[in-house]
Amino acid sequence: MPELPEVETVRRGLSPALVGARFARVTLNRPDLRFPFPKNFSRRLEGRTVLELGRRAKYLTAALDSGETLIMHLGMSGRFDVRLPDGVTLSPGDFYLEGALGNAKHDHVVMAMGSGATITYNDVRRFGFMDLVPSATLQASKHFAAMGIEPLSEALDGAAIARLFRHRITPLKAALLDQRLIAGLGNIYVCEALHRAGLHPSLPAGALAKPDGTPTPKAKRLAKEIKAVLTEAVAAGGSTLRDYAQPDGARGAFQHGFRVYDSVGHACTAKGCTGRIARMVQSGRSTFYCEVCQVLPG
DNA sequence: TAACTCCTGGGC
DNA sequence: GCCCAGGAGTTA
Repeated sequence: MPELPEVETVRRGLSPALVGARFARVTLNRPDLRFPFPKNFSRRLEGRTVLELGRRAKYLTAALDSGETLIMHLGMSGRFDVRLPDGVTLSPGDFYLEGALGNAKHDHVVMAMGSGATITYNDVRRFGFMDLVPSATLQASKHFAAMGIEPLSEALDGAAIARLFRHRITPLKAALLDQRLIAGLGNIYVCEALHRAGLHPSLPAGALAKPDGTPTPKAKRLAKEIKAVLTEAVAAGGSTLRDYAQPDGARGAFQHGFRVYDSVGHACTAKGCTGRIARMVQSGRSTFYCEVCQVLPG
């Protein structure tokens, strides 16, 4: 699950090969990923030039000169490889290498660009998907219409958290994972942000709003820590998990910045805290937190 | 809110 | 063989 920082890293890595380039030949090695490819997918791409490569939450958007936008979601294990004409292979934002890196079995889409570069989409678990929608109505498309605010934008602050979470009794962690409220966070960065903010993952989300709807100090703190952890992770090129030591310099480094994720038993790094990192399960997913400095009030 | 679903593979 | 995995939709 590439989260926002990983997708942003992929966007930056893919841009040089994609923006301004023309799709010469698009080959699909199977009829679907998570969903079937759009009708006439290859034909609608071939001959088209990419005007710009953007990102919304965990989605990549490639605006084409045909008036359509190619939407790409990496799911849990999607990745791109770029092979340049001189034979050099790059892995823009290589965040999830598994054992299958370079295993052509999972090369599902091969895009030969007019420049001579080849962009390959590889996705072991096939939870990713691609779609083509009219650029003019991109924001109204089914993927984006109900999507929440962008966490690195000015839209996210304590007041926004109070407004979005008010009256909600759902656990804070679940609220932060709800892409209809804030879009782009996933399991790792939610755990990290909650730890940094000193908030228990099970705290009812509505506790961050005062009765009059204004933000509590903790709401402001949480907004600040979400931005901080995402900004640091983007700067580090995202996180690379299950790294099988490939000869490739394009991997992220923020996994070294984790304070709680996948760190059960480690000493808490919060200032003055003597706790250890624990794991609990919330709606079927692992939550990592410090039992000492992330306490439930009362 | 929780369980279950899609899918493959690593680790124990 | 079982549990786990950075996502997210659907269903009870």
